[in-house]
This record gives sequence, C-alpha cells and structure tokens, in this order.
Amino acid sequence: MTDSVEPASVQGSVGQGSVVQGRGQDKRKRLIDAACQVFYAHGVERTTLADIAAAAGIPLGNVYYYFKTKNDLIQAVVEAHLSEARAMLAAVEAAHDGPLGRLKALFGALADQSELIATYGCPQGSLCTELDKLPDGPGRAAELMRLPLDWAERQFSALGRADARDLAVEVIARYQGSAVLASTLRDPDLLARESARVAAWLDTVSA
Amino acid sequence: MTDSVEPASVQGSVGQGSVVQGRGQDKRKRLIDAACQVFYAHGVERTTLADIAAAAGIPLGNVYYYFKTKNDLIQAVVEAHLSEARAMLAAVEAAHDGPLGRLKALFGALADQSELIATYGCPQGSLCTELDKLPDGPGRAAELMRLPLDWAERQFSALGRADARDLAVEVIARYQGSAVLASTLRDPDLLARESARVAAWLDTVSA
DNA sequence: GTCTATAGCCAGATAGAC
DNA sequence: GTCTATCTGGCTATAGAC
Repeated sequence: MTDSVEPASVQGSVGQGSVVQGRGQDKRKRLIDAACQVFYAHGVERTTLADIAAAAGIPLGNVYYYFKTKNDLIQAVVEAHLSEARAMLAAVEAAHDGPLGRLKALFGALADQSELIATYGCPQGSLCTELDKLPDGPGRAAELMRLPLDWAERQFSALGRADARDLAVEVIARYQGSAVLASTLRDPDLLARESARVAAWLDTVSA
Repeated sequence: MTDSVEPASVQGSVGQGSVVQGRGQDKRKRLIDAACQVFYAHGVERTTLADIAAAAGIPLGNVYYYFKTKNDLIQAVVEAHLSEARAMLAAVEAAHDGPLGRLKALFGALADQSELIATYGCPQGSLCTELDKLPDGPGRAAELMRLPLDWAERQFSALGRADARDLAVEVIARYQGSAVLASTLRDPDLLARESARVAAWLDTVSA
C-alpha cells in the first residue's frame, strides 16, 4: 500500500453491531470501519493490519487487543456488513408500502452509487467473491448474499408470484453482474442503464 | 498453500498463445497452465510462485527464466484466458448458424460447468474482479469482459435489435451475477435454473 | 537452459514497558 | 488499556554453480 490519498470517503458507516458497548470499545468500531473501507478499496488479501491501523489512527500493536488475528477482524467486518444490509432493507420496508415500490427503491438506491460501484465493485459482492477463495471455507459471508435474496423473494411472494425465488435470483444476479461489468470496464453508465432496465422489467412482473 | 490434493483438474487447457514456439518453451506453457488453475482455485494474491512451480513440476528458481516478475506471469495468464475465450466464441460461431442458436449454445456450455462455477466462480469474472483491485489499474483484464460482451452485442444486432448493447449487457450480467451467487452459496442448481430462464428469455427476444 | 541456495523484505503476531 | 520494539516465517527475487 503506497498511496495515501483516496478518492474521498468510500463508505457511509458500515459497522456498529451491538447497541450497548463500553465506551472504550469505540476504537474497536473505528478499526472495523477502517477495515471495511480499505478492504473494499484494495481487497482483503492485499490490505495489511498496518494499513488498517493507520487508517483508524491506532498503533499497530493495539489492534491485537481488539482482534486476536486478522481473520477475526475479517469476521467482524462481515458482521458489520450484515448489520448494515439488514438496516437498509428495514429502512426500505419502512419507507415504502408495496412490494414493487420496495424492490424499485432498493435498486434505485444502488443506482445512486454507480460511480462508487464502477470503481470498486459491489461492496458485498466483491467481499463474498474474495472470501470465497480464502482457506476457511464458505463461512458467514454467504449470508451477505442470502439476505437480499431472501428479502427479494418475500417481496415477489407478496406480489403473488409462485416463481418468487427465480425472480429474486434474476434481480439480484442482474445487479451483481452489472456491478462486475461496470467495475471491470470502469463504466458507471452501464450500471445506470441496466438499473433502469431492471426497474422497467419489475413493472411488467407485477402483472 | 498447504493442501496438495485438488478436487480433480480444474480447467481444460487455458493457455497456448502463439502457434509457433521453440520446443524449450513448453515449460513456459506448463507454467501458464498451472498458474491458470491455481489462480482460479485459490486466488491470484494468495497463490505463491512456489505453488505454481510445484503444480507445474518445475523448480522455483527456474520460473524467473520465463517470467521476470509475478506480474508478468499474471499478464500471461490473462492473455491465455483471452486466447481461450476467442477460440470458444469462434467454435460456437462455427457450430451454429443463427445468432439465437449461437447465444443459446454459449450459455448452454456455461451451464454444463455449473459444478465448477459453483465451487470457484466464473473463471474470467473472478479473475477480473480480483485484478480490478490490484495496484496497476485496469490493464488488459477488462478485455476479458469486453470480448463476450461485444460478441453478444453482434449476435443481437444480427437479430435486428436496435438495443443490442443493452441486451448483451443483460445476458452477460445475468451470467456473471449467477456465478457470483452460485459460488457464494455453493449452489450449482441456482446457476442451472437461471441459465434455463435466460434461454427461455432469449426465445422471446428474437420476436 | 536448468536448478540450488539464499538474500532481502515485509506481514502477522508477541513481549512487555507504561 | 495503550503503545513500542521486535521476533518469526514466508514470499519475491537474485546469484551463481552446473
């Protein structure tokens, strides 16, 4: 890791799992947030604990007071992503009444991040892809895909579709695939166009 | 890298760029083939040159006679993937007459690899995702996505569709996304089902 | 061209003072 | 709880015999 300046803040605020936490633990949260951002921008493997400690403004040795190993930190980052994903889905449900509006709201929010996604890929998807090839097997990262998949399936079920699972797979796959293409080709417009086409398709599905 | 036994051969024969090559260069080819497989199974970052040398049955020091740096080997692997992809698309074009048959043939071939893809992801897609976050920028890896994308676009254009580019993006994105989901969830059936739905969708597009 | 031995570096992890 | 200094191992890359 040689570059020190990043193209502005990379993520909102992934992290913060438990509501009640001793106030000494805010360094733990800072470490997780820093790890989320640096992992996303540069990849898990390539990121060193020194990078994360520097990004969090914490000396390297102190990291081991909060996380015994790098793998422990990675697990904590996955949990933080899960928490944020759950919160986002809950917020979408609270803000919209019908299943169709909710589905479109979710993908509208993703389209708003097209610049970021075209630079670094889908935060959840690229993490899953990377963790997939790590030694310890599937792990909890799979939950990161199951969560939006199951959520989308429930929305399609609420629309009365018997093929809700297939539709959920299609909609999530189209987003994940668009993210892969957009980031590989560095083309945010590709993601925006495909998002619009997915929205149009969703309207035809409700019938 | 500690494990030595893999679940059988991982790829057919990625590699072999130039037709004419001195017969001392078959070690170079063996190294590229070995790198393709080990990169695919364990990821580029995690794979060491010692892993590749061992897989190719070549002593570590000798690797540097053929490739000055690890990055050079990575580039050679990308070129090998490009060659194989071009060959596969050419074979599909030779074996099928109409654009629709060609598109369906391509995705049928992918569905046949669902077990492998559900284990390690899409060979091209996971490589692109991983190289995306490496230091040297986009590089030639983007070509790996542009190649099938442009090819699909030509097929849809031949069908007389004005929105050929959008349709190409959709079909490739659905495959790439399915690969991400299938490998994350370790579910080959997901890929098979979505492939079938893409095939059905292709029939409606021709109209 | 091939291979052994090893230099040099850097990352994960620990020891222990404060 | 916090931080400095350091150990240890492994990986890229090189030197140089054959």
